[in-house]
Amino acid sequence: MTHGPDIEKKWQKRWEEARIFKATEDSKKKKYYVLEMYPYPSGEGLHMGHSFNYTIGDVYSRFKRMNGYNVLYPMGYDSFGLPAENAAIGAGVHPKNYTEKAISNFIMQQRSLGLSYDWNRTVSTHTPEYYKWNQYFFLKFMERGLVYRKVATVNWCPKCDSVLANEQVHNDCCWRHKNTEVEQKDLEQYFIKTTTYADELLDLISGLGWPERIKIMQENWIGKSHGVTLKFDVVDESGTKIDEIETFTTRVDTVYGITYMVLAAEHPKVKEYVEGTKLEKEVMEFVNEVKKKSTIERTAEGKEKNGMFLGKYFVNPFTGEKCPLWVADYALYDYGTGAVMAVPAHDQRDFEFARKYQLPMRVVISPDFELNVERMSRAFTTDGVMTNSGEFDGLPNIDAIEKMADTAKEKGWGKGTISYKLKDWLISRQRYWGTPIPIILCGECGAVPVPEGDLPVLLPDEVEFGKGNPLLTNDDFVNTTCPKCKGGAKRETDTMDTFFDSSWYFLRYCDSANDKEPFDKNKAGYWMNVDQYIGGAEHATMHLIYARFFTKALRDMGFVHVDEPFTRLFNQGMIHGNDGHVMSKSRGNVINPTDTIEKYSADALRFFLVSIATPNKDFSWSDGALESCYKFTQKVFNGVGKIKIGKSNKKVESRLHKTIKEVTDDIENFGYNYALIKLRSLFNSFDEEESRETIEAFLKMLHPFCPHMTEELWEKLGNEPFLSLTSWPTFDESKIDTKMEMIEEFQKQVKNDIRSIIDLVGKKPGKITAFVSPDWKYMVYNTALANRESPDKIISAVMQNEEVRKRGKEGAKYAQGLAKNIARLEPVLDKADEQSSLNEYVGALEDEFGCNVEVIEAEHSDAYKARQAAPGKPAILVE
RNA sequence: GCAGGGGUAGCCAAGUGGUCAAAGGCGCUAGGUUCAGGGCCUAGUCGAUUAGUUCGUUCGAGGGUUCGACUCCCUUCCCCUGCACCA
Repeated sequence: MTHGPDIEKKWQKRWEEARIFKATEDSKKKKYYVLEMYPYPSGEGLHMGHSFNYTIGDVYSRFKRMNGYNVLYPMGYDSFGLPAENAAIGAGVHPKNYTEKAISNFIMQQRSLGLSYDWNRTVSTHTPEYYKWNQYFFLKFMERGLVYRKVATVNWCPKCDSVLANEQVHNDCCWRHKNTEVEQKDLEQYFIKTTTYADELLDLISGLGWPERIKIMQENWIGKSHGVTLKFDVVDESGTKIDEIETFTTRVDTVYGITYMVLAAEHPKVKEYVEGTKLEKEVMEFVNEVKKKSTIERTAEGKEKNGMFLGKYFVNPFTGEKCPLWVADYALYDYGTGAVMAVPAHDQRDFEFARKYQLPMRVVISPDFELNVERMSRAFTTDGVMTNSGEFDGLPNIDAIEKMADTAKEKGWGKGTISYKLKDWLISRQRYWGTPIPIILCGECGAVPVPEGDLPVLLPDEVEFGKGNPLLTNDDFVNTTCPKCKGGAKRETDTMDTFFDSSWYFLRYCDSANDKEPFDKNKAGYWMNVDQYIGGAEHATMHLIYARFFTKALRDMGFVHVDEPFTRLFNQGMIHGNDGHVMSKSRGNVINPTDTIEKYSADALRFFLVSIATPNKDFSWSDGALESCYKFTQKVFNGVGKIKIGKSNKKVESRLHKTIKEVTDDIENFGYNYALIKLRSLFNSFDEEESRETIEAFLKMLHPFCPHMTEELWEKLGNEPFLSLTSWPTFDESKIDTKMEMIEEFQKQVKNDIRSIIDLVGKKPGKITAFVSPDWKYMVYNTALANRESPDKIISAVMQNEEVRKRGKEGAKYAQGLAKNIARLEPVLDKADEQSSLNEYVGALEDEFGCNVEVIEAEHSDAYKARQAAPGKPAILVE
């Protein structure tokens, strides 16, 4: 009999019919929320990475459930997004059909993996029932002042007459029109003020039970830096003050080295300063040129830096010096103030720029060698001593930072500032397949929020694809009346970034059928936080930052009471193909999970996925290893029925309890591979007869990994379903018999020794004699063990003993040998145990080697061989 | 460039100061199996040596700390991932 998809389907059906994984709030039970990152349901179907992800989560959920937790383990679909829209353009399928077909395909495939989801809580973000609440939250954020509208640049393809996502831009050209250059176009768009929570987002990272590297990535992403904002007077050629400008710097210590300043191309002052001057045309051309370039092109490190003089100057308040003002492509408008005080001697970028345009340099921080401005080949960016810096000369620059910041404050030249790399979240997408932004654009009243009662703003089905933004092609959608003045108005046709959807889906799972509110606060109160979140590292920054932001914003609005959404995060590794490369369609090394399930079984696939390596590490697909997992599952499936139910011997019982103890820990810590090694070994140690308790405990432990076959076997043993609902076995420390294990190990060792001697001799044995070590050697051995820490004392300690002294050289020699290898000494059985376990084993040895076997105490033998006997290592004579 | 992770026997992969010549799997070798054809069981699988022993050499490379390192420190090479001119 083989275990395969038929049996698996049977159990999937029965689980479903009995609704055994339905989660219900129950204040009397401890809850546990296990969540996997929900998938984008692509037409390609489930890939191996998904299967891996869900297997990890399902094992954990089943484990927690069996351990008495009230487990919430839901699944849903991130079903808005670009691929569906591309399919509409390419294959002429409506995104809705494409998506819904893909979802049902996903569900089918996920069911075949045997995942224990509560399917009643499923969400699909493209349904009005879901996205209505996106719109609702958008309005709530607006009320709180967390939304603003601002002009921002987008990628624009003139042929498509449409906005492109970054990944649709290939070599600065449109992905569909390879010869059409992408333009940069300015549009009014919506931003969410994620930066409001920048500090909290940063501060709470330390308390998260997340992988260290993800935490570090988040810290870097938020990129908090302390610095000083300095104010400079802007002057014209003649030195007359015409304006003021601010810059942010983390290196005030270098202000005496400022020789010029650069503004970002987007900085509004650029235009202001050149307007009406002879530089205007040239500078504005340059600015437009810069803006036209894609962000990637502009920001790639190592790119040559370009800039132009603006015809204006500024005065350095520290030195009173007048320096030129430039515009440059390497200045970023959205970091700091969009203006950079340039210190070419001490900043690599400024250095390159200054060399190119022959701008002056001044060394103001000195290393312990002489720096020659003329000969410097790169900026000096490490620490040193202040020089050429007036009153600050001689200070270590580290100390000067604080002093100079204080001076700037006192004199009113600047103030301490904190700057972040984290930017506000641009959520507008000029796309069809997303949540319509609930705004009405009125000529009179401007951007007016749709009244809450009018939600949802439904995404219309009737649109045309391939002609710009599809939403613009539906007049009924676009034309509306202004909620304020009741005059004619147009709907916002931008839709939301799909990260908006995924920022709170875990809350919706808590109460997914609610049509009155996004979720019931009490239900969310019961289930939140997500105790264990599981997914790939690719979402380290975006998704996980947005979801954290959402949680904090919703907390402040009273929707939830938790600060953080995900208490613990587990990152699975990536699966590589047979060829060692990451499994991907373009590599052509993809293995399809559904095929594998059909050929082997879901249980075998699950077993394989989590047994090959620790699940947080990358691993390579291996047909051989999969085969071996399959064989083991079959062996269990067929083997359990053959075991006679009766009594387990003490040995197996001891192993069982030890295994329960260890496997419980292993699963808790995601050491699934260890757990499976131990379960394999436990099963292999089973005899022809075992107790019901032993077999059932084994099945229970295997169950999270191979849920179907264990259910089947459970039933075959005469139990009522469901194994899934039984409780996890507990271990009894008193039944773990380490001596028994030592005996087992000892017997095995003796057998091996006999075998290798026979091999060496190369003849059939006529008689085998085992000599048990004499008493005095045990004594010496234990003395040596007791003196592990000070091996040099062993000999003298041993020689105190009369018995040993009597042996003379032989005793000392033995002790010396032990002292030399002190590190390798292990505790051994005492003589009586050794002897009795050997006697017990004689029968088995005689069977194995087909000859008479005798056990003798070395003391009682004159055989030369007997002198070799040592504790744990009886001398063996083969005749 | 910065940040993080990694380099372990033929392969995949455990192992973070002694119990390690290094779990487990695959592959390979030998033996067994009324076993017909990528089945099952047992054993072996760094080298040398040997009646079960012992010795030598191994965990990218080179140094160091330590009585003792795959494990800690430094240098160096290679691979992967993320960020990418953040002032």
